[in-house]
Amino acid sequence: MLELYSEQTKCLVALDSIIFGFDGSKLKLLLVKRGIEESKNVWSLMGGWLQPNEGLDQAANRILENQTGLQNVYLEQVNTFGAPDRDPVERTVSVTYFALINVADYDLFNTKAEQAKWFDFDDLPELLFDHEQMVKNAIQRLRNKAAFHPLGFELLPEKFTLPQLQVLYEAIFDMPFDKRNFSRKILSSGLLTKLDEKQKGFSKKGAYLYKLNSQTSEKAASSILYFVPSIDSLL
Amino acid sequence: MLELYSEQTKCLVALDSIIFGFDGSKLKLLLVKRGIEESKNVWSLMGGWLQPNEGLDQAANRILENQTGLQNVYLEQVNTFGAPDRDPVERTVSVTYFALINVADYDLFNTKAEQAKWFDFDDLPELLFDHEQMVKNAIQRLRNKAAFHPLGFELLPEKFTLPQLQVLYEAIFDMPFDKRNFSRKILSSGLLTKLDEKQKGFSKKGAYLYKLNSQTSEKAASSILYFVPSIDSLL
DNA sequence: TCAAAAGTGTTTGAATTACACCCATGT
DNA sequence: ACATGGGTGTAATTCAAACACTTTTGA
Repeated sequence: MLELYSEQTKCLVALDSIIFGFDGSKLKLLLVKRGIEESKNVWSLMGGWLQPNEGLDQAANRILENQTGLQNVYLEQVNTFGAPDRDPVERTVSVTYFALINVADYDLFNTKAEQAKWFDFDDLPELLFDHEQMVKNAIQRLRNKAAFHPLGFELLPEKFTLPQLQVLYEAIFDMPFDKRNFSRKILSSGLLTKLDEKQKGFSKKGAYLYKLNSQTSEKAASSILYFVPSIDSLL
Repeated sequence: MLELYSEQTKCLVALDSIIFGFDGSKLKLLLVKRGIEESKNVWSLMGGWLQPNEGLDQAANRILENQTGLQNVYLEQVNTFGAPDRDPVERTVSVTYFALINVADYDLFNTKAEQAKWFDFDDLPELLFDHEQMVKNAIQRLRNKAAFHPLGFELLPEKFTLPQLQVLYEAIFDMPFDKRNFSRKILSSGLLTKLDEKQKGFSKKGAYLYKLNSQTSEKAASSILYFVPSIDSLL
């Protein structure tokens, strides 16, 4: 009955990250072309292998930092794929993470990834292996999380305007919101501080800038927002 | 940059299931003692190793069926643990699943597990490795899922009464509900059919039996309930 | 007849939605 | 002066929460 450790087969363990970004108007996904895929017209998620002395979260962070140079990125485990033939080269179990980064923070020319590109989330190319399913699971998780936690701020600069935030939420949930109701709901959470400063250059009037109340973004992600656009969007 | 497959270290991949049950009044958790732990006063989740030609869901199902004899159990992947030293014997990555079974369906004397026991969910013994954290994640997932999907029915017999269902939901969310509001909300979902039959033996008056509308339990789990007891309980 | 659980409606407050006009400013 | 986007309030509705009495029947 007891299956001994020594007799068990072992697998490669990969980590793949679904990296969401926001460019001010649309939700984006960062994809790369790696060694094998370079020639083909197939893109893949940013990923790498689990190393002997690191945990999963740690590995996902390392891979992201190695390939983008970014530290302290919001990363959350989504789920794990392990169909026997998902990777034709060798049996691989892949743990996925979703990441949120501010597109402006990440200079693509700095990347150490072979080839990296931001794609519009609603216009993605063909993806490697089961990466499309990984993306589907991740967007669903992002929506669920964003409905109850102030996650979206990870995708914006430190100071942002309410219209920017609204556009972001509209991109995440792929639905329009009423700006009066939106601002009331967001402001009533008490999470934001209005600054004495207006955004310049975009609109003539200029919109007030806000910042997250003095809490690290990590804490923010575990505090409560409760912005539920509609139950259906959470599936 | 490209890390070749052949150079990568491999890990054992385990599957561990957090098996919830319901005995009519309390939420239960099924735990086992396996080889190594038998002597010690430590219990563990039901688990096993991933085999070469099976996927993760498939493996979790196989292990559950092997050890309990139950088929078609509701199983859902929760998340994956991989701290380097989580298993002192050998590096192991463990994918967790939560399972819902009707306690009455599972005869403990039939078990092929070395030693298996239902524990009250709110009075668990010391658990192996990181299994306590696995359980915490699973109960949170169960609550989230049960708030939006008619999951709880998996834990009840085919025919059940509203009071039974309410006790179950109270056990899952660990909070009391008002029976008038509860029955209105549940019935307004349209998921239940009232039968012309009353439960006998428990109460003097007898409560009407209900069943899930003709849909397999799998389909039921993906339909929508929207029973949100309170946002806080979803964290 | 009494005890124990089942069943059932109404009222109140809170939250969500829908909706339209004026403001500030750069050109 | 005008066009563009920013900002704000109210009324109507829906939903959730609180709350108590009557019914049935086995003992």
